[in-house]
Amino acid sequence: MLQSRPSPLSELTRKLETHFRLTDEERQAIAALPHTLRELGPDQDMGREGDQPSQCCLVVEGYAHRHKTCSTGKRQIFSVHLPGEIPDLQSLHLHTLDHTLSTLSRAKVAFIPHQAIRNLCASYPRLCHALWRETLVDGAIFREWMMGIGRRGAVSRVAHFVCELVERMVAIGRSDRRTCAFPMTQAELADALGLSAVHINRTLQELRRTGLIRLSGATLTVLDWPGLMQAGEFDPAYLHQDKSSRQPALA
Amino acid sequence: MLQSRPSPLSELTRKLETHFRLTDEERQAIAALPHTLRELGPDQDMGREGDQPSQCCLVVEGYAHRHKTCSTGKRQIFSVHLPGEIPDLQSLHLHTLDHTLSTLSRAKVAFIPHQAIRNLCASYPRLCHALWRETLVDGAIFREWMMGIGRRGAVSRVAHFVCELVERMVAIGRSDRRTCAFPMTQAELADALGLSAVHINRTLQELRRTGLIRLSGATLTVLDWPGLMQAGEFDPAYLHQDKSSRQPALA
DNA sequence: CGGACAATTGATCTACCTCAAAATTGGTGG
DNA sequence: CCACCAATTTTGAGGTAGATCAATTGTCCG
Repeated sequence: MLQSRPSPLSELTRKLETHFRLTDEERQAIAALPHTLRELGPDQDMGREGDQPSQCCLVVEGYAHRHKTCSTGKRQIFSVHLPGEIPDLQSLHLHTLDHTLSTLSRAKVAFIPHQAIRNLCASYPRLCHALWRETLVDGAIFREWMMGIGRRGAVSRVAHFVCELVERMVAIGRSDRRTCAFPMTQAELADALGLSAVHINRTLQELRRTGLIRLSGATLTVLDWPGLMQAGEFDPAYLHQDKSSRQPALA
Repeated sequence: MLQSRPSPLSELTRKLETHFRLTDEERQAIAALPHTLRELGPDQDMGREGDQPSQCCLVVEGYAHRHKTCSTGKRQIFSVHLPGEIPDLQSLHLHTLDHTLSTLSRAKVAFIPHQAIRNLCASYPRLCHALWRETLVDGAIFREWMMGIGRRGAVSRVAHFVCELVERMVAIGRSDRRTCAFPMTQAELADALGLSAVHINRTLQELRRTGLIRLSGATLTVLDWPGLMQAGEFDPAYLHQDKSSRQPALA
């Protein structure tokens, strides 16, 4: 789509920069991280449950997701990851993967050795804390999903998910809160929200019927942001995007 | 119950020590952390959604939980915390609380200033990583709960919860995997597992009827550990207790 | 232009919810 | 030690959101 970005790692720089301004030295240290860039097709595994990886994956372009299938064959998707995120940063300290990490769509991914990240942390405490922080936001999103799956009805759950996706896309400059790429199928959405694919389909129809969104192919259009936020009981506080970078919602 | 432990902070030492052996210096640094000890009654808030705390809470004795109530009045409990844990460690980097932290039972809690922990991290990188790691295990538990709430039936969900509780109690030396304190009411269990209190009650009866557990008052007895694990599809890998400290299950 | 995958529809079923009342428990003060 | 209160647990009887199964239609891509 776009190849205007100088280095794959600049996605990471940009991400960390949303919380505080990096020094030139820090920026250079990130740019100097050794890495291997790979292009992956849709639904390719980057790490499987039980693996003991020695590197982390930075999503550079496209989307990733983490998930697990239980013995009854049902699958739960735990998270969706956008460019600039490192979905398996936890593997730096938890040596065995307790779930699987895969692409969602086609994606460009940079593999960075654990040791390089450890060195970075040792030399640049602020970067260490910034990475730690990223994993904490991850946790906050888990909690919010738990709330949705456990306590919200289907319409609210889907609306909330859409709000979160849009908000996060806006934060990385890939949405204007009006249109945004929608990287998953209805079956995947079902696995993320703890619903059946059939019910997701009917719920999406409901959201369209009430004029909140449009969804054609892989493109989502938000027709009524305030209405969507309300339907999803969405309060972006849990995303902890508390710096400049973000433009407030029009609502 | 027992006051044999020298300092409230020794609970933290012991917790961190389950992953690697601390040096004397590290142990002393932890013991020297400034803190305020407080005794709290059941269901007391230690931090509320929207707060910007300047200290962390170490659970010394008793139990805590994190939760949030959505606009429809339904409540979701995100986690339960045992002695030695710091439920709001994330507040070190996420400055606004996105949920509420409360006691479950009566509890003894040590409040430790953020700054003291930051200093500790700066001086002792290994401790910094150990704390980071704790927050990552937290995240792993969130994922597992998500899986339960989203994809498992009621019996499996409750059984899984019980397995996790027992396993974590064993890890801190408060259960022999046969008997253990059960710190929550059925209504709280319901809020943790995304079910109604009535359904929790019937599900517990089912677990008793099938001879897996006994539950009288606040004491849980596991009658059939392998059976319980199977009912809950429980695999403790996600708890990442990968050091000596633990005795393997008899099963 | 065909083939595979994704979305949609219809019909039936069930796991779990809600409401409401009764029974039990545990803690407290007399 | 007992009686009492409040909080839990338990029971019963419907009701419903969402699951499941099985086609059918639509869409994208090679």
